[in-house]
Amino acid sequence: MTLPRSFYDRPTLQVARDLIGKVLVHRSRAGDTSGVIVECEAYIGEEDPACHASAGRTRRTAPLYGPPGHAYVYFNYGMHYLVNAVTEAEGTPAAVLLRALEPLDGVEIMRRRRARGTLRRPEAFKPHELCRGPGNLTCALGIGRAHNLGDLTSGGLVIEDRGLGSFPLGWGQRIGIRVGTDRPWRVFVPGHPAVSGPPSRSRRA
DNA sequence: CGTTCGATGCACT
DNA sequence: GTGCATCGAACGT
Repeated sequence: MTLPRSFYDRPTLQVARDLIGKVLVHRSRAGDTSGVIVECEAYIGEEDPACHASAGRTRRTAPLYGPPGHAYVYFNYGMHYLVNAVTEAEGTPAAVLLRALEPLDGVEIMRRRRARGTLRRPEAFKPHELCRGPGNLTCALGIGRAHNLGDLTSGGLVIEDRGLGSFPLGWGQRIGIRVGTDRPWRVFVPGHPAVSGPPSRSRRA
């Protein structure tokens, strides 16, 4: 079932925690792609220096101030789209950045998208690297500008509860930011091969 | 193993 | 003009 708007209309850290194990689905012309969310990060309010809303309400950050359950998609470093789920009541700027998925449906489509424009062949991608990292997962699912402000509770890009059960949770510092690094607002499935960041110590045999 | 660094577009001041 | 919520190739150890 698709997550209802009330799921997102809650404290952002709770939403981030509960998004682990849910499924991001994109139904596109090329076919359906989906994956289990195994890593995400909370960005909360104008007082969070890493949150885009710290710059106040601008054309870029307007989606953060909008109603919960919508997508905030933006373009970064000149080459990557990043997708967030907007949380909390309208007027309260906050969101959860989706950082990694375990691929479920459409793995071959993901391979083709990831390989496009590279020298690497599609079949060279291992499943767990297809959606590891926020820029990689949007590439694999074909998420772009057009999805900004889209409704995650209905339409082509949605988040579903497929009853996959509970996952072990780890919390830590957010990755790739230069300010607000003290807040432990990153949630992930410890040791999962699709999780981004430095390889876990426990990976050694 | 580890770290560094270039590519690349755009919103914002 | 500046600075990114990144990625992966290219180094050094």
